[in-house]
Amino acid sequence: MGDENCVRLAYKIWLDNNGKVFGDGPYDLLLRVEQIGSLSKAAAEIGMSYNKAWRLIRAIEDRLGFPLLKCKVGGASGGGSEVTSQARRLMQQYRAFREEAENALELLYAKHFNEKEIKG
Amino acid sequence: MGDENCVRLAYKIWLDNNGKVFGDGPYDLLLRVEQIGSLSKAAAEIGMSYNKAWRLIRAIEDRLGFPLLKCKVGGASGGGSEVTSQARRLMQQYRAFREEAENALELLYAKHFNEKEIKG
DNA sequence: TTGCGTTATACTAGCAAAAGTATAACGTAT
DNA sequence: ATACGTTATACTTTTGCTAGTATAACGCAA
Repeated sequence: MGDENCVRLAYKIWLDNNGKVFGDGPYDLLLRVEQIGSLSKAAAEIGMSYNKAWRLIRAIEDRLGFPLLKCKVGGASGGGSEVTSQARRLMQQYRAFREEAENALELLYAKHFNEKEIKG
Repeated sequence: MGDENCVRLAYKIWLDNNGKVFGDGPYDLLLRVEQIGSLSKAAAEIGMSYNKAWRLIRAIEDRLGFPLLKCKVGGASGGGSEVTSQARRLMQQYRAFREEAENALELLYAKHFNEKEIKG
């Protein structure tokens, strides 16, 4: 049972191509990879297993058709991953779109539901 | 693997209160109940089992805090359901909001992704 | 009193998605 | 040669959701 009058707007927005291509989760993960230079560390930061993070990135790359990460295996540091320029471009576009979409939706929600009361 | 360059916008929008409260599915179902006067027939129309439809309505009513349907059991016709005035009000608000939201999102998507190419 | 169509609800089963476990490969430094 | 931290990937397990099945209650009509 829900709290009496706490109804609120909820939404999920993503890019899709026969499956989820890009959304808030991948955006956040890539942002961290960009800063740290390691997918496993980025995943650990947000409490995600490396395995899950890797599967996520791979699935997206398959659907997107271009690589998100340029990965190195072995070496002094063990290896690492850096975000490709294509991925950085996508991230920028997505962030801008996402922000404006959120603003627009909240505005419309207020217009239709808050100015008039939801309960009849 | 996804088709090369068929990436498109996808989204789900709903009202929420510790679980989904209202969205496109319930809206469509209630619309049919309004016309036919029977939940079981309305469900059958869209290939949904009565059981599923009933659970859907009940869950929403729990979270929403007011009844969507006024139901009669037994009688010559077996019974029937009619949509409450509160539910009708909600349906109207949701439909108007939903339409404007869709327009706004498509517009923003075009602005950020179609005018510039998605592939780097 | 039997039958019918509807609402009302519990219980069960199956299935798909999510996530964990295990393991290999790699390359530098010591 | 060994160790270490990372990427790479298969396999297994679990879990949460979905949906079907069954059954009862109800009230009118024949």
